[in-house]
Amino acid sequence: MSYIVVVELSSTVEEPGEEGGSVRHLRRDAEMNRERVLASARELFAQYGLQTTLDEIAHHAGVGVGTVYRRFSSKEALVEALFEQRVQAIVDLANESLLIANSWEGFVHFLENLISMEASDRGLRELVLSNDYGGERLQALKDQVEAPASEIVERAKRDGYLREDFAATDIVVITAMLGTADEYCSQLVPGMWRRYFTYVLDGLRPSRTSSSEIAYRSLSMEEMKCAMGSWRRRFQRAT
Amino acid sequence: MSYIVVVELSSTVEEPGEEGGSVRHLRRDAEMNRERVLASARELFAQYGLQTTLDEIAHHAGVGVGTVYRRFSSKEALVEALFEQRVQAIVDLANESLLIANSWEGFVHFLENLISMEASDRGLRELVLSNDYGGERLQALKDQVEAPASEIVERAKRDGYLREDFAATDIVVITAMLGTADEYCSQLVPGMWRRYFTYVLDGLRPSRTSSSEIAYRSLSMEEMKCAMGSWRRRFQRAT
DNA sequence: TCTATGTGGAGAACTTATCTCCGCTTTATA
DNA sequence: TATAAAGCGGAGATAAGTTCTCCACATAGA
Repeated sequence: MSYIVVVELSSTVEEPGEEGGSVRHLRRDAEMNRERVLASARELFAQYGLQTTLDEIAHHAGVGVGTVYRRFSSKEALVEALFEQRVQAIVDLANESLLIANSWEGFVHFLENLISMEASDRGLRELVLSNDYGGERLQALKDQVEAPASEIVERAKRDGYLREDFAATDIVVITAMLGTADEYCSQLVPGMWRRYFTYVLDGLRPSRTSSSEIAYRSLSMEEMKCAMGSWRRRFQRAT
Repeated sequence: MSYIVVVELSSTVEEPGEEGGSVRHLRRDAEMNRERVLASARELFAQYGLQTTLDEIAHHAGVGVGTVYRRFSSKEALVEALFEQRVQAIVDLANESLLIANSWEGFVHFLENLISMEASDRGLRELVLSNDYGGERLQALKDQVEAPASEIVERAKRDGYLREDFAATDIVVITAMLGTADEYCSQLVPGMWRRYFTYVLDGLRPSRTSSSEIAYRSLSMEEMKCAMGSWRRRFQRAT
């Protein structure tokens, strides 16, 4: 359901003037604040997306903005530090899916986990689907998904599990679509993307004799109106 | 493919002080400018969404901002004037779809045309999917879609054309999903939503023996990267 | 105790919206 | 053609929001 990535970022400071490799540990209270900032950023970026301000992140972490900027030279730097491991996890997922013997199961494994990651983390979704954020290092990582993803698709098509007209690039769009679906409903029913994932997946088979069992109930009209009310409304107050 | 709604908005000015019904025509040049503003707003809202500024609309229309504000008291008023007829068109579409004898064809007719409208008009999509814009009158109009839409779904389910687990509220989410898909690709290949609509629709049948023929080719990897590059990037310059 | 290290958060600097105001221009009419 | 009423453009007032800096004060740790 949810995924956990242990982020282990350097808590040491490079001494710029001295000869190579010399590092110095942060003071204990400083180190704790740094971790609080990272946890806060992780949580708020995941919930509200990358437009979350560093003021909000600082406040949510219980520290001042200055403390954030002392540890991360800019917002961009914080984003990069935070998401590198998450993007790497996507690369790993693609390669790992290729090892599953049954090609349909491999395809589903990849797609389901990819969407699960992106649905539970709005910041990650924005990072993956756009080129606005993320420097060269993240871009290079993103490019590493292409080859295994193509092979996952070709393999499943070759075996007759996946409809012939499907292309690897469709994965990106389907990911975006289900991200939207989840963003729309998740405040009321977390994980609603699985409902629509079932529909889409049933549409990707060459043929089928029945419907897959659907995950999650549908929203009522009242709930839907509530979802509309909060759709894309700017995030108000992080506790 | 594309749809046309003739917008016929009052080009007269109410004389506030005088006894009821007295109206006065705009000067010819003023009338022309007013229409230019409406056309410009229609075009830019459709292409870039409701966050388009009135400065941009004015510039694109070849008039000053002052001229826009002289005719429409606020941005909200312009949006309301512009979209009332479009929302009414959705209500009409729902009722008209119920008149189609075959309930599956009625369902597809409704969904396809609804998504077509919303895909070709980002502003309309934002208006329909959120409650941020649009006053009471538009809200009341939107509510009129609910009853016929529910009947469209129930009818198709009753006849065994549509899978049992589908609900009327799913229409809203599917609309949002395909809107996203189109937003993602439309700069490169307009109408790409039809490709993903085929996948989704094939997933909504209780069962099927083959795949529907797919509309539109997939994007190449290069095109997809280009799409990522422009995804959600702020609109730059309206010619 | 003492100092290098760290802190908070006001506010500088910048951006981006909406909407107003006023000197000048144009239309319509007598 | 002369005149007044209507209309025009767009600079800029106003407000909100965001990134990032700075410095008087606090604290860990030798």
